[in-house]
Amino acid sequence: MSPRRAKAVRGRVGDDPATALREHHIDSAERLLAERQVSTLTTREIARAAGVSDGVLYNYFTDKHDLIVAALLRRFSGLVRGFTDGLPAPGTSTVEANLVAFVRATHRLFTDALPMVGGLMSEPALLHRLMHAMHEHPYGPHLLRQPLVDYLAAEQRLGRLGPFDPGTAASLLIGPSLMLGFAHVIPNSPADHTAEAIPGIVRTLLRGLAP
Amino acid sequence: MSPRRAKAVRGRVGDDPATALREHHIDSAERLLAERQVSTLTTREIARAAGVSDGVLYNYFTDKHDLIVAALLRRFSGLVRGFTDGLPAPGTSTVEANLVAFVRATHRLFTDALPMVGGLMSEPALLHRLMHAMHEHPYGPHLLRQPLVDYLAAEQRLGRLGPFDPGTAASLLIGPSLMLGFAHVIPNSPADHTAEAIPGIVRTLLRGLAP
Amino acid sequence: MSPRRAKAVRGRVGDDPATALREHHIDSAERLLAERQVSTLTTREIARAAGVSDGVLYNYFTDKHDLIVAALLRRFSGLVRGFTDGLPAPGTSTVEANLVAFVRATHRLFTDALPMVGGLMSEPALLHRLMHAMHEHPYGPHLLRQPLVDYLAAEQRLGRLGPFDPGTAASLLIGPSLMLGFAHVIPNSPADHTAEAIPGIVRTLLRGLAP
Amino acid sequence: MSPRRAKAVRGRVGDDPATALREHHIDSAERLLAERQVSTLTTREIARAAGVSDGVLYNYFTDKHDLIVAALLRRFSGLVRGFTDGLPAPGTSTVEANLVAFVRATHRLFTDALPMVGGLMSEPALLHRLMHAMHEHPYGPHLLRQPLVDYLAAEQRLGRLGPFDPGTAASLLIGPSLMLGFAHVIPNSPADHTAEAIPGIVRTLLRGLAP
DNA sequence: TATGAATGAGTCTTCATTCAT
DNA sequence: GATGAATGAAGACTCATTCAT
Repeated sequence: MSPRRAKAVRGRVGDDPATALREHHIDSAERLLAERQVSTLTTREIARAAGVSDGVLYNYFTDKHDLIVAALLRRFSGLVRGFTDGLPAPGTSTVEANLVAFVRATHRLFTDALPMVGGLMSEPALLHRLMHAMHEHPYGPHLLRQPLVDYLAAEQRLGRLGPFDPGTAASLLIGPSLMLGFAHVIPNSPADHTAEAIPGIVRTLLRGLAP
Repeated sequence: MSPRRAKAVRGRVGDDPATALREHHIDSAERLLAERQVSTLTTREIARAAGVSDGVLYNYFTDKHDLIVAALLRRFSGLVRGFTDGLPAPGTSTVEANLVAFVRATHRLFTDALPMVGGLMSEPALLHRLMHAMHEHPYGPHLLRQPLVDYLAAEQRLGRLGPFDPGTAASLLIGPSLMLGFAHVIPNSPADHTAEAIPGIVRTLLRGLAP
Repeated sequence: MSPRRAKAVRGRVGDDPATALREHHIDSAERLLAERQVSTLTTREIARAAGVSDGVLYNYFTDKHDLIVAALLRRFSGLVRGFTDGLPAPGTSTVEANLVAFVRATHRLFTDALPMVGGLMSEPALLHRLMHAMHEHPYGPHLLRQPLVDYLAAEQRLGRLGPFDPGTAASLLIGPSLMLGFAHVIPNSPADHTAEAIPGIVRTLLRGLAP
Repeated sequence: MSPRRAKAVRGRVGDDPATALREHHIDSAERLLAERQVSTLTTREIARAAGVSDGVLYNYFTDKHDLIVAALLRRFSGLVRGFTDGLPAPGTSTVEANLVAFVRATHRLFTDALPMVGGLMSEPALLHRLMHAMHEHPYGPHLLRQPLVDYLAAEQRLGRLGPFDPGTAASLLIGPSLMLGFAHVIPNSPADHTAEAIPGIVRTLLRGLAP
């Protein structure tokens, strides 16, 4: 007689039940994270959202932070996947249009991720554990930067861009995205523009500031 | 006739004691804010840091947020003053060196301010009161952006820069500063460079990416 | 499968545990209310009386007032039931004896309820919530007055009482009960008589003061 | 060089300063009591209202309750004086009109005093000390009852009232006043009438309920 | 004597975590 | 394994009272 399966995942098949419940918990927490600040989530809410009772959490995670870190990693991974998917390929369309697409995608990513990251800053212990976990996973922030660097280098090889350092140019494209993303989180932030400013930013960068 | 002097400000002169105590509290809180996240500060810690007992805070501030807002304003004011002081004037030196100076100053400001601002994201009520207070003080975020916009426009008039939109160019200079500033708060952030990258960024922006 | 039984209600049967716990809390609070002023009860005392630790209250009630209101309602309901049960019927015995019974019952009710009601005066917020809750329950104060008014009208129809206004006469019978009840709460109150004065009061009212 | 007089009573003459300040404190507290619940007064508020600083209270009163008791006594005394002043004399006007005047005065007194008394119920310690103090002063509640008893007896001697017991009749007149007074404090109280009911009450009592 | 800053016990409330069933 | 009741350590805030000046 195997022990009764957790109510919330009864019916799933193919996984061993322990793993299934762990995943189910992470799913629920991730869903909550999409709309709520990390620091406002209580273990009780997470349990309710997962459809299980208060204590189960501690059967699959050492503590609350353990679960939150897992959920954050999953959410980051989802956001990065969404980011990577629509990126343009070198040689297609025009460079300007492609860079606008890159910056838009970056901006969208930041807009989605900043609330989470912001919430993390007030929880140093959690942040530390998250960073530790990130090192053991392929979720580094280079996932965000590398595609742009690669794209820029490819276009250079195609002769569609000049001989600058791709990493430096990436900073010039990512930085404003971050700044614009901030405007969604901090009212009155230094960015008085919104995403509409992106095409102008790209064009200005392409031409340069020199006379 | 006088009550006993506040232990913590004994020795101060020139202020009336009530003001001195208020200031002393703000000082202590500001000092804590330089190294700690807003949301991790407890009234007890603030009291300990000020060298007084738990309840005193409420003799000078209506509540915890009132004190925190005062401390944040003071800290912002100090940071902005430090930022504004060293900015170069149009027509002096070279444009490139001046822009590097601008970006460095911005980067320093972000590095110092981000920990504070980050913590605020998880405290909407506090953030709201801070913004309200900022409107009554001359601490808007344009203090950061406007000097750069003005500088760029002035150099354009001097013929030392091309005919771009100054606001857009400001975003291209401030954005990377913000991104680099993030690297100090979030380890493994998308900025794998540090402040050393600034000269390259400025040079690349001046020349543009186009072939 | 079940969680551990609540220590305080172990042995009870028939209820689901959550309800049992809620009831147990209300019971304890009601018991405290019989001997203590509302406003002198602390959450800690209530918890101690219920045999649980400080925070449990908030698992079953949204806040302290929520529990107090529930306890007050239960106590009122008990008192009113005790009041209504022994009231005499029109046409039985003598009118004088019946009115004495009415006044005695009213006096007893006031004696029991006044300590509670008195304490409520200093807690407007609690009082407001109580009144709100009372509207959803059948515990209005007319429960006290209406039976007397009905009785008087019935005796008038039977010709055993004269042609006065029943509501006015009810005031003349309830008022002294209230006053006597006060004597139990406020020592040295304007009532230097006790319940023994009731028969005289009724007789005097029946005959009237006129020569 | 005599010590400097308290700011708030400087200019008063004729009293020794200590007594003057004590009286001044009591005055201020009494004024606050006219509009506020006892339990909501803080020593700080009382000091502010008296125009002196927080600590002085303890130079003239052993503690907060000592001051409050003094203020309550003074307020009671004022209310009773106002009550006694306008009472009608036996033999004047009609008995009915005079009794209505008595009941109105009583009702007014209760309406003014009940908020205070209500507030006291939640402070048993204070109430106890007040009662103790009342015994040493001529402020007993008989001040309220005795004039009515005397009036009734005098009218009996004049043949304008029948041969009832004056004390009992007093209860029948005071009781409804108290009940009506309650209606001002407890919403939905058993009194659905207001002061307008008084003439009817007096008339009904004069005639009696018997057929 | 007057001042008012300082004290600290006490209040309500929240919530991660444990553990008997 | 699952349950959810119990725990108790915080946290923000209040306020009567003390006491150095």
